[in-house]
Amino acid sequence: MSLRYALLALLSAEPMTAYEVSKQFGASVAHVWHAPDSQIYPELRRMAEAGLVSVTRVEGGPGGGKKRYAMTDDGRAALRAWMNTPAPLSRPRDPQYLRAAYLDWADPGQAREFLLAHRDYYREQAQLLEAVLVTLHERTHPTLIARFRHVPEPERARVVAFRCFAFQGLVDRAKLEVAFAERGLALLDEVAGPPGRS
Amino acid sequence: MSLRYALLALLSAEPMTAYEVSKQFGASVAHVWHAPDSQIYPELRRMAEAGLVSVTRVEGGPGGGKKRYAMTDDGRAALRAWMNTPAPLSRPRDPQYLRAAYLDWADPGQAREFLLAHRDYYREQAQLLEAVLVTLHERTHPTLIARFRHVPEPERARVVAFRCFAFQGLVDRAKLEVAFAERGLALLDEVAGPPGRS
DNA sequence: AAGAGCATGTAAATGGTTACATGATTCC
DNA sequence: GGAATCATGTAACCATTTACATGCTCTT
Repeated sequence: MSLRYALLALLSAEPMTAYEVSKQFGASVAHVWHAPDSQIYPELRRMAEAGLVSVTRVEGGPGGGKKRYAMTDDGRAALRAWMNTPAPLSRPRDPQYLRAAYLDWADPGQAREFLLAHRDYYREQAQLLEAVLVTLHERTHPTLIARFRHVPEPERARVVAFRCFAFQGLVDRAKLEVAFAERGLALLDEVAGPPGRS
Repeated sequence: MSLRYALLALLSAEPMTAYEVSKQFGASVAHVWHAPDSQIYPELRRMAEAGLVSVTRVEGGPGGGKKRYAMTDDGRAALRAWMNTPAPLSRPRDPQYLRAAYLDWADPGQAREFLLAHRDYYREQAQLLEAVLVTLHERTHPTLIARFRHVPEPERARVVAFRCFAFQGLVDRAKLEVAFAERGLALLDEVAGPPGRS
C-alpha cells in the first residue's frame, strides 16, 4: 500500500501525466520506495477509481491522448491520514545480509566479488544521494521547484528540512554499507591469510 | 526465494523438526530474513518435494508424528550454488524513510510519535543484536553449538568470523537508525521553535 | 530512415501477509 | 484443571516481479 502514498506524495507537488510521474518518481521518491512502470501505471488508475486523483485528458503535445493526474482533496486527506497513522516497523528481509552471515558457504573468490559489488553499489548510491541532497539544499530539485510554486515562503524551509533529513539519512546508510563491505573484505584477507604467505 | 536459502542455512547446522526450525529461525536467521510460521511450514514441505531436505517421521516425544528435516547433499549443493551466484542489489523499499521524507504532511505530534517509535524500536534491536553478537563471539549461541558438533576446530573460527561480521553490521545499522531518529526529533524542536518560546 | 525517448499499459507467476484452524503435552 | 507451549499447517488475499506489447514523435 505504500506505493499509493509514495505516488500521492509526488503528485502533491503538482499535477502530472503518468509518464512524468514515472520519470520524476525515479529522481525522488524511488530512493525510498522503488517501483517499476508496470506497477505505477495500474496503481494510478486504481487511485483514480478511488477518487484520490482526478484524471483529465490532455490533447496535443507529443503522443495524443495523455492523461493528467491531479491530487484531489480526498487524496490530500488520505495522504495526511496515512502520515498520521502509526505503522508497525517492517521486519528485516535482506538478502545481502543473509549472504553475508553465511559467507563461509561461498567460495572465497565469490565472497570477494559479492563484497566488492556491495561496496561499489553503495559508493555510487552515496554519491548519487549526495547529489540529490545538494539540489534539495539549494532548492534546485525539479520536484521541489514545482512544489514551491504553490507553497508560500514560510513553509518552504520546513519542507526542505524534512526532505534533507531523510536524504541525509539515506546518505549515511549508504556510507555505512560501504564501510560494512570494506570490513568484510578485510576479513576475507585475514581469514585467507595475507597474500604471499600461503 | 531467499526464504528457501535462509532455511537451508539454518538446517545446515543440524537436522530439526519444523517446530525447531521455526523457533531457532527466530533467534538467528530472522534477524536478516523474517518469516512467519505460515511461510516456514509450507516452504519446508516444498523443499522436501524438491529433494533439498529429507523428511523422517519421528515417533515419541511430545506430539506424536513430528517430521525431522535434514539437509541433503542436493540441499548443500543448492545452498553453495546460491551463495556463489551474484544477486542484483535489492532496490530500496522503506515505508519508514518514505514517511520521514514527507514528514511535513504529518501533524507535529504524530511526527514526534513516529520518530520516538523508530528510535525506541532500533534501540531495542541494537541491544538484542548485541546480545546475539556476544553469544556468537563466546560460541554459546544454540545454533552455533549444534553446528560445531560436526565442524572441525580449524573451520570454526571462520564460521564465527562471518556470523559476527554480519551481526556487527546489523548492530551498526540499528544504531544508525537511532541516530537518525534523534536527528529527526531535534529537527522537530527546531522547526517548532524551542519549547516555551511560542 | 533509424534510433531515442515519449506514452501506456497487460499477463502470469511468485512471494508474502493475515487470519484462521486444530489438537496434543507438559508444567503449575 | 488450566495455561503455556509444542506441533502443524490451510486459505484467501495482496503486492511485487518479470516479461511482454504497442505505437507515436522528435531528432539526427
